[in-house]
Amino acid sequence: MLAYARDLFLEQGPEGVSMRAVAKGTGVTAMAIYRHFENRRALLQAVVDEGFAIFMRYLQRSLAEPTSWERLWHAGGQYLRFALEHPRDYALMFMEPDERARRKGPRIWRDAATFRFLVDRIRECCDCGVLAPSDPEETAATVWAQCHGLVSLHLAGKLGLSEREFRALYSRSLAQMVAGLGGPEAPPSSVLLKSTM
Amino acid sequence: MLAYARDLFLEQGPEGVSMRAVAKGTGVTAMAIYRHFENRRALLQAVVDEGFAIFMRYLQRSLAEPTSWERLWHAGGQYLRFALEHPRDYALMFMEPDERARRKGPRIWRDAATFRFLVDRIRECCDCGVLAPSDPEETAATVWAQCHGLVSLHLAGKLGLSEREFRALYSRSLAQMVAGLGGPEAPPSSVLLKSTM
DNA sequence: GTCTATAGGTGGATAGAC
DNA sequence: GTCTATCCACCTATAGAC
Repeated sequence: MLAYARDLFLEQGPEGVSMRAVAKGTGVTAMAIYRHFENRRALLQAVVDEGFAIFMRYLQRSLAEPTSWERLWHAGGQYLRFALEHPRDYALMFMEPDERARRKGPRIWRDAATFRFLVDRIRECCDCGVLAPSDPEETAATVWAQCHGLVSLHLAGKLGLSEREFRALYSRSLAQMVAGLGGPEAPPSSVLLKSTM
Repeated sequence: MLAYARDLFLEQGPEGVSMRAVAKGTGVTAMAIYRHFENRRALLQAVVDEGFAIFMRYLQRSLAEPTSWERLWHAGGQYLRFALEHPRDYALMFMEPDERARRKGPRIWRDAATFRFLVDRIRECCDCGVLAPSDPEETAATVWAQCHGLVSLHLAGKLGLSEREFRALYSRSLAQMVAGLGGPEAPPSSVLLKSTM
């Protein structure tokens, strides 16, 4: 059921995931689904949870990089890559106002594994002097906002750029931002301009 | 009709704007609405158009500022102000994937009056040396993305911050960004830290 | 311009039998 | 666990009277 719900979601977006459609695709009636998921929202939540698992795997590949700075930069690239390769997941995960935040309190996002990952990358950059000392959580929020702002405007079609143009903007824009965060040991421009995005 | 549709929207969001609800509230039948709006989408588009008009008025107040730099900074503050005072409008205007972009081509957003306003503010800052020379459209996109990223994550409850905390983050974050864009004549920190946000 | 009447379609959800 | 039957709310559309 969940697998088919995800197929539907990837093809048609959240609206495509209706109880009736999932029922038809899995050969049962719509009511049968309610034995496994409390309601449609719970079903969609299960779909989005898989998205987060995939996202986390993207981020973790950055740990293979040799320096703290390259790990941070690579993570930025992986963020973009996930968004472009899983735009439907991205939209549902980050662009939808979620009610969970209101039910489970304001900490769920800052406690999320994916956000902690970014905080850790920032922190280790501050520790070794490649970024100026700062509150890692605040800096992480700033960096996340920049990535998310670019990506979400692009995915919503509001920048009017081709994927190629957008990748260039994303790369330059992020480089500009971290330049503003730079510490005594500014990140090497060779890495910044490496077009791995 | 449009006025009541807007009331409904502001109270309950886009889902609250149903033909039946608007009909009941205006004392007519649902069918009557189709005389004035082709369908529900057109009605919602009219609602969102009013949002853009309001937004433009917010931005234009920045023109009263004396210097190009202060006009840009003030516009950033007005962006935040609009978002916090009209969160429903903001969400529908900027956080929703819109189909108009796909129908009307990739230029509609870059040609929009509100985006041109930002480009003009950037351009005059570059002209008088308070920002480093750059492609004003690209820099505008970068700045917009930062503002939008922060605002949309906050409105979606993903930062877990109170409004007070968020205003502080927004202000610092934006100051940091423009510091990275700084030209020979860097913006005075006194203006940057002025907590008009 | 608006009404009534009527239709066909989508969707979520409940109750109760098996 | 799954079924049928049933109800609800919604959007869209047509036709014709006032």
